[in-house]
Amino acid sequence: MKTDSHIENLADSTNPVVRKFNDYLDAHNLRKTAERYAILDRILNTNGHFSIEELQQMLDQVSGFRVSRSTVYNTVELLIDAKILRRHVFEGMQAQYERITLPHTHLICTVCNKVKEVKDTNFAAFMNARRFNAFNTDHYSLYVYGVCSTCARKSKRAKHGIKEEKPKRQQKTKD
Amino acid sequence: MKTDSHIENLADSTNPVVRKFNDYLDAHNLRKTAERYAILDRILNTNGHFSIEELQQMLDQVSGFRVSRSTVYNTVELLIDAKILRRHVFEGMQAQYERITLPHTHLICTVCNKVKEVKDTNFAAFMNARRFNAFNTDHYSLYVYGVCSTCARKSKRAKHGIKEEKPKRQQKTKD
DNA sequence: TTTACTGCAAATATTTTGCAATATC
DNA sequence: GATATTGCAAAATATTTGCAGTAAA
Repeated sequence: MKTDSHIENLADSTNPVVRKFNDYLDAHNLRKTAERYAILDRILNTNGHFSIEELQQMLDQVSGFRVSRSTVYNTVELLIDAKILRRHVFEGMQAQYERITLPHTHLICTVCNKVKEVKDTNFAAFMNARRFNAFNTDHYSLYVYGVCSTCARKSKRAKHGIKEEKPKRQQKTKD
Repeated sequence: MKTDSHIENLADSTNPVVRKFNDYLDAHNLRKTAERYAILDRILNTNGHFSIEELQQMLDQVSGFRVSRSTVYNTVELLIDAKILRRHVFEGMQAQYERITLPHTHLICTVCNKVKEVKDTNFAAFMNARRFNAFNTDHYSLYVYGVCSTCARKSKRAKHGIKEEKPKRQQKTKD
C-alpha cells in the first residue's frame, strides 16, 4: 500500500459512508486498498455530478493520487453496489456519477447540458406512497429536460443577432 | 429511391406521425428517402423498447429492408429531433428507444433487465402541475428500479437450492 | 443539376478484460 | 503464503465521421 496518512486515517474514519464502505468490503471479502479509499475520499469531497474521466482527473490533480482507469471503473462499480454512488445517463452526455444523498429531481438543460439537482419534497412524498403492482421498488430517478434560465436568456439575445451552438457530445479531455 | 410501394405509400400516409415526420423533413430541408420511411414504418409497428441493434435487425428480418448502421443512427437522430422517438439509457443496458406516446413510468427490473411501462395518471397530473423555478420544462422521464415479480419468485426458489445469475451487460447479437 | 443521403470503412469514444507484478490479509 | 487488486495494453463495444457513389428535389 502506498503510504498516505490521510488515506489511512480515512479507512478508520467515523464517517458513516466510509463505515458503510468498510462493511461492504468486509462482507464481500474485498480488500481495503489505498486506491479505493482515495476514490471514496474524493467523491465525499465533491458536490454534484462527474464523469469517470473527471473523477480520474480530480484524483490526479486534487487528491494527488494517480489511479488507473481500470481501477476507477472497478471501484466505481463497487461503490454503486454498496449503494454509495449512483450512475446517471442523461440525454446527450456521457455517464454521470453522484453520491447517493436525499432523493432529488434532476433538471437537465438540453442546451448547455448542465444538470441541477432540486429537492422536491412533494415528489418524494408521492413516490414514497406509490406502490407498483407486482414490483418491488428499490430506487428511482426523475429526469426533467428543458431549458435553463441562462440559456433561455442567451437564446433571446440570439434572436437579436448573436448565435449560440448547442454542444454536441462531450469532448474527451485527455492529458 | 428503391421502389417499394408500401414505403412509397407511407410517405403519403394520413398517419399523423408520418405527417409529422414529413413536416419535420420539409421544415429542415431534408430528403424523403426510402430508408427513413422504412425505419419510421418499423418503429410505428413495434411496441415497447428496442436498441439500435434490434432496430436494424427488425428492419432486415421483418421489413426486409437492409439499412446501414450509419443510416439507422442518422435517422434515429432525426426522429428524436422530430419528437417522434425518445432515447432512454437504463442502468446496465445499452440505449433503448421508444416511440413517444402518452407519458408513462418505466419499471426496470435490475435482475432480468426487463422494462415495463405503466400508465400513471396521478404522476402525470403531478408533473403537469409542477413548475421548476427558472426552468422551462420540455419533457421528463421517471425510471423506477427494483425487482419484478417473476424475478422475485425465482429468487425465492433459489433460496431452496436453484441458483440464478444476474445478466451482465447486454450481449451483442451480430449476424 | 445541385446537393443531401447512403453505405462502407476507418476513426473515436467508452468500457471491459487478460495478465504479470504487487499489496492485502 | 494465498489470493485479490492494480496498471497496462489489448480487446470489445458503441458511436461518429470522411468520402465516393447515388438519389431526391
